[in-house]
Amino acid sequence: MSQIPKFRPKKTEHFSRHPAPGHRIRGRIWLERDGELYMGWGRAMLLERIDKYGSIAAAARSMKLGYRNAWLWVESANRLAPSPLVEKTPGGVGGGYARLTDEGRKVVKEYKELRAKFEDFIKQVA
Amino acid sequence: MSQIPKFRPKKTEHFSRHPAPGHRIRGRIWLERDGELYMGWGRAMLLERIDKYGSIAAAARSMKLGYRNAWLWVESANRLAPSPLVEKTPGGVGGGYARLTDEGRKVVKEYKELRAKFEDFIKQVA
DNA sequence: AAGCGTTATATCGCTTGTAATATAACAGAG
DNA sequence: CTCTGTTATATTACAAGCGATATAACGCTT
Repeated sequence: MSQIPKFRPKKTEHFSRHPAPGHRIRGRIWLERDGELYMGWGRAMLLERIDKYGSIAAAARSMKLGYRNAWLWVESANRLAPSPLVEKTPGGVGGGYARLTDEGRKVVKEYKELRAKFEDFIKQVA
Repeated sequence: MSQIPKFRPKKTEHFSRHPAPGHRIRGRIWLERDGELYMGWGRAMLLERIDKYGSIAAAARSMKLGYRNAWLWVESANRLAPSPLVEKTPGGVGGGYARLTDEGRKVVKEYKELRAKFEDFIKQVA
């Protein structure tokens, strides 16, 4: 029936101590405040892009996220944070803008470092 | 008004630790096969209880899980596994029974070990 | 054959999250 | 005062997941 050869993960030549487990370890990690989601992968991405593009709308478009959700995420993160992560200004030149604050940059950096450690952990236990 | 206790959305289990700055690190970890959930916290619990009680129905009741979901989880895990994790038998004495196989025990053990390592990781990084 | 409590299966409805849509508010520039 | 594109907000609709419910199939015991 099938002419397409099935994909076969390359095995280490000399020692494959265990028979292939056949499953993959996956996980998520995030920060909470007051029991609510504070910073995760999506929010970190969004904040980075707000920093890059200077607006919530442009950032949302660039990652194919609806503006509504983007705005809600920013609201939520700002509300939970000790000081706002994003400063928003409606109206004016270009219709308005949004800026990532120093606190915002700090939290994003912290999350990305945590995430990197987590990825290392996954690789290590795999 | 109603004496019926208000419905409480099931809290996704996870664990956390207190870092310095007022936020918690939280995370989840699970196993996938063919891109589908294979073994996570809920399924591991369920399989342990199937082992303990000898039936899917009793196991589900003991953890306040609907029988429907319990049965679906077992089906899914069995389908993904190289060999069944749970053997089910309808009818007969007591209406029927279910048994955790050696493969099932092995996967549950593996997941719980992974989970323990993950908990250590969270503690260490917090 | 009847009874039992399980496994097995279908269906309905609620809740939740989110996508989609629409509209108002805004303030600076021309 | 209008134009612009953003921020801000409400509303509707749809899809996934799960609870609740109902019923059939099963096979051993009596």
